[in-house]
Amino acid sequence: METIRTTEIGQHVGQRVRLRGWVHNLRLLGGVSFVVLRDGWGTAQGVTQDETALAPLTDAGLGMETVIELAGQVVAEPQAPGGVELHDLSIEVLTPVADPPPIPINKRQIKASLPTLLDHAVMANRHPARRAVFRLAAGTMAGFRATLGARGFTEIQTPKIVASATESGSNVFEIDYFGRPAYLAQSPQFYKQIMVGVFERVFEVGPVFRAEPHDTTRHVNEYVSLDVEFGFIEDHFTVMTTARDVIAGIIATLEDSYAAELDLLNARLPAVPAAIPHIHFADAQDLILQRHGVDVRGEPDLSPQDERWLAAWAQEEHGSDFLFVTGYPMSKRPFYTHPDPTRPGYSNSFDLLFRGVELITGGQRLHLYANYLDALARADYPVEPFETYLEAFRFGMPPHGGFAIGLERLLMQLLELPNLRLATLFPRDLNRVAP
RNA sequence: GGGCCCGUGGUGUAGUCGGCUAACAUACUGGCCUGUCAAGCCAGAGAUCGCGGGUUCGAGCCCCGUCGGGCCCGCCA
Repeated sequence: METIRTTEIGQHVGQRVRLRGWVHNLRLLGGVSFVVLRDGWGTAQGVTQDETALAPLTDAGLGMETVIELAGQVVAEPQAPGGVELHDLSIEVLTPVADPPPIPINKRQIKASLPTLLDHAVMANRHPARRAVFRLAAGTMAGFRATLGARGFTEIQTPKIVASATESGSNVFEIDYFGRPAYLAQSPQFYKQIMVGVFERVFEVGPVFRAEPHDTTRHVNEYVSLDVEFGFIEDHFTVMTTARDVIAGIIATLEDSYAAELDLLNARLPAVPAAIPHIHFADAQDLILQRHGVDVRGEPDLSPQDERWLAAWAQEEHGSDFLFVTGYPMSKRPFYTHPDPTRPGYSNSFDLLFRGVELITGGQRLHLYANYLDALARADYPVEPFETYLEAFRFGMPPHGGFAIGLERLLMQLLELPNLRLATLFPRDLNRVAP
């Protein structure tokens, strides 16, 4: 007898097969009984009019989430969900479960507050709708890798334990590294730039750690960063073109291979324009004054409200869920940011807004050693902690740039979730380090 | 770090100008039920209303404190 997945059952009509999984639901109607089995991919239904077939469950007082092997004859039956079901059942209990789960996971929707859901994420993540979110996370990473791989990018893994709190200093987690201080990497930025000197084009999928005490629906303290960096660019617009293609590649991957999950979650996939509209930071501020009468000119950054306004404008003016904002002021960007050679004070950097939330930050980096020395001096940083980083520039780096996508941000916006934590398997935030 | 708000059975809620034996849904237990698919119907068990103190004849409800949590802003992906 062949052991199959629930999602394959339609291909086995007429055969006797075995499924393995969890008791997702049990409906005893008197003369007829249904057992819904959930495996790692989906659910399938077994039917019996012989109550002794369910005896291994019912006699032992077992309930939901009991792990079983369910064998039966695959029958096409219009009344069955999906049109196919198992008859002539035999059940073997692999792992008995008698206690009810802390939150029901066999209802269409989970009825639990966010804290309860996160407290029981171990169980909540078994729910088909929750699980679909994380299957889409896998699809996003797969699409990211496929798109970049096809363009000659090499995947790298850079260290997450680093020696110096380099980029901005305050927002890193310090750890005890055999008696010396070390830090959890807040970004693979320096290493991915260094690796441009090795592979020319690199990308990384990995965790980053931010010790910021922010407490919002769109921040956590550990998240997955989809990082890209590559050489021989013209300027940040070259980087933006690649960023656009990567987003389009991810969306296409989801559309092609994750239809069931998208459907289950009622996802509204965005159209990715051939060229995503872009607006300069200074023009964006003018636009906000013009459209909303709020003068944010002189502010060094856009507020969340500003970003929502700009997103609304991009939607009206260009019919786009995406908008690049370019040329952020140098003062708000890290020291390695390449300045705009034609516009002092502004940078060759960009953010990508997706449905009103920052999804990507990127830009052109400095590539000349001398410029790095100047930039560090201007930022009042000592050179010593940066010496390994600077070695790359002393010995020749091409004009280069890159960007980073927040994986959970992408999912949150894609699925229109009200909280980033709902796109995170086991979120780490200001007051949660478990489960 | 600043501001606003919320803690009631396992879970989600109602009850909050003080007067209940704390209500409803779901989950759970038992019974009925031959096509369920958020199964249905009947019955049952399950909460000293986050914790501590105070006001009062009387506190889930008012006051103070404390703990836990949520949202917005700052900051960022």
